[in-house]
Amino acid sequence: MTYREFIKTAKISKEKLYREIYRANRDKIQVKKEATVVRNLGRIFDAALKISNEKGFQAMSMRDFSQETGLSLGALYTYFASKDELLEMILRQGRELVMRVLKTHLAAIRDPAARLETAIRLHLYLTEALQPWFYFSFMEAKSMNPVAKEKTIASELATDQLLAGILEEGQRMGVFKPRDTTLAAGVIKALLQDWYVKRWKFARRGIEVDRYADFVLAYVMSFHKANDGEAESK
Amino acid sequence: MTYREFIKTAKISKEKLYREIYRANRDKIQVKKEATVVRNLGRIFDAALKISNEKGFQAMSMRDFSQETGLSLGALYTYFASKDELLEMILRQGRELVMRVLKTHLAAIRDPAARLETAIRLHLYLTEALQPWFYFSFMEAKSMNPVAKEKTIASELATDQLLAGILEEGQRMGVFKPRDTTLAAGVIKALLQDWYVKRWKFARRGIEVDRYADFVLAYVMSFHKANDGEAESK
DNA sequence: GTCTATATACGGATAGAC
DNA sequence: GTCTATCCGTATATAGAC
Repeated sequence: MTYREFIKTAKISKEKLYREIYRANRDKIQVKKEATVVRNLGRIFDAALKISNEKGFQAMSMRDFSQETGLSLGALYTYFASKDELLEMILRQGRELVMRVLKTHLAAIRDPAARLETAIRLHLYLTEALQPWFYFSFMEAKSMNPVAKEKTIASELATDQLLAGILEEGQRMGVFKPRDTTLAAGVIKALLQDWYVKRWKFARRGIEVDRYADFVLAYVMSFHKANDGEAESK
Repeated sequence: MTYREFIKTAKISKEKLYREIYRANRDKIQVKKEATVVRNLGRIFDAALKISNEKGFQAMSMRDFSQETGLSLGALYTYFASKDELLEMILRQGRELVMRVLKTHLAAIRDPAARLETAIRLHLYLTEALQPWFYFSFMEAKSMNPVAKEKTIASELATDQLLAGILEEGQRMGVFKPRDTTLAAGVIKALLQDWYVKRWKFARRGIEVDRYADFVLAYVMSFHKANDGEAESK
């Protein structure tokens, strides 16, 4: 799988996404014309992620936000009841999309090495496609209310456990060497996170997501794969 | 080297540190009795890092801050002219300490494998000792003014280059396998950062810094070391 | 649906008493 | 040196016109 192929198959259509959000939040959104909601939700999410990723969600004033979206303060408050509710809408939207894509793509694969490769590529491609959201979720975790924070932490630990599970299975089957799976899963997670947290660094150096994915895979496999081919860890 | 040994030799004494800060900022600090300044700077730095690491520097109100330090608003403003100046004092203090320790310890070592090991251990031990500062510097980068941000980015890139330099030297000497040094340095950096960014995760799992250091070293060496001992990558 | 105008609270920072 | 009281700007959120 390459990034291009991923994008084609995953079909992360923004419009479909906003339509779903609208339907899930009919009660909270006062505006009733679906076409209007979909258009404005797009502006709202884009602006919130843009400004927040520059200076932080809570440093983003509603006046900044109003200007960036092109909507007045009054109009904005017909889409959410408070800044905190906006935060939760953004977080939930991303979380659910990520869960869905990960589950769909991993379900069919049984071979541990292939599962590990798919999990790593998938995560990198997903964060590439949704970089602003992942960065946002990562950076804003500490200013979240307890419930939102809990969910973000749970999602972090779930990724670790998914990876650790694949490693354990591989060790049982003898395709991976015996290694501490908890620490090893943490290492992989750190490398995956680096891709969206340090995007500016990779961009500056002209490194594309496929090249990074190949490198991380070689690195990880050289540590785990039972010796049937040093040649592969290029 | 272990963490205990590092702590003994590095002698990062808080009191000495605050005394230095006072001397470097005589012009900005209105209070003149050195003993008073040293005591209060201690409270100020501890409180600022504590609150900021819980909810962010700019979410920390001066009233929160006053309560945590036990000093009144008026008193606080005799130690710095503005919240932004406080931010810069904190950043500078840490930066200079880190630079000094890194240079001192690495200067004498020539062998690339030993240099790599020392750089990795040193960085981990340093971030362990100064975890609140590193976390602060990492998380607040985006809300810094342009000058402070520039310095933080430069320091990030300097670490990458230090590591890349060691890897290149090792490859020239034939002790490391040929690998992309820029990407590999980035990987190591990501693993070092994970230690202080995700402290809560490691603490929850009862993983100590020495164990993490051993693991990272094994991981990194298994990728780089020319084949004279698969046995070492335990 | 969207706007402008405004209520109300809280932010950083300073003046001046002790 | 440190305090309390206060200035003044800006924050979120809402009311009510169009």
